[in-house]
Amino acid sequence: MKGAKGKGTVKDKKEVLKPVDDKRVGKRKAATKTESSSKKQTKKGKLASKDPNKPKKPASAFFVFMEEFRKTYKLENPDVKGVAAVGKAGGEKWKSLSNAEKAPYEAKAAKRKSEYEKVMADYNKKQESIADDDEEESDKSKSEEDEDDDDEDEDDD
DNA sequence: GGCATGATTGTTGGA
DNA sequence: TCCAACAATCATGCC
Repeated sequence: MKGAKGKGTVKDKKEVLKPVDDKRVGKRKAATKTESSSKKQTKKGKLASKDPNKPKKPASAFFVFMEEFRKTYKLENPDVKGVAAVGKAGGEKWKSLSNAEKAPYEAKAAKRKSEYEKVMADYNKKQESIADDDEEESDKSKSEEDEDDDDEDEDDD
């Protein structure tokens, strides 16, 4: 459906510009391309509805860098539209950065990671509690779940 | 109007 | 240990 539009154009360009730099990237790319539909569906459709409370993956150092890079890139290139161009430029820039320059982004990523681990631990706890309660008392678990939800909201904040 | 897609790298989780 | 999936972003295009 949507794939028929920019996919062909951009994809063509991308293949010409960058066939496959990394082995993993190429695989990821291929997987994303071929399973993009199911992946997206899983992501937005099933997964989202399945575990809406599941903590999202923490942003890697590269993504932290991209957050800032996008702003800068948009300011310097207001005519450039689309995330693909920004992603490409960001990737190249990221590679050109030295370890020292990447350090602050990695530090931020590490922070997010630790937070993610906490949230995940809590999330796993709740999952076990819910499963356990469900086996014993479904009615009782209901009220407990409600309380847990409240806690989650607070944690999220 | 709404949703999928495009690119990028890194990280995580599962098999 | 390896691989696949997913994380953010948003203009664009199709149905």
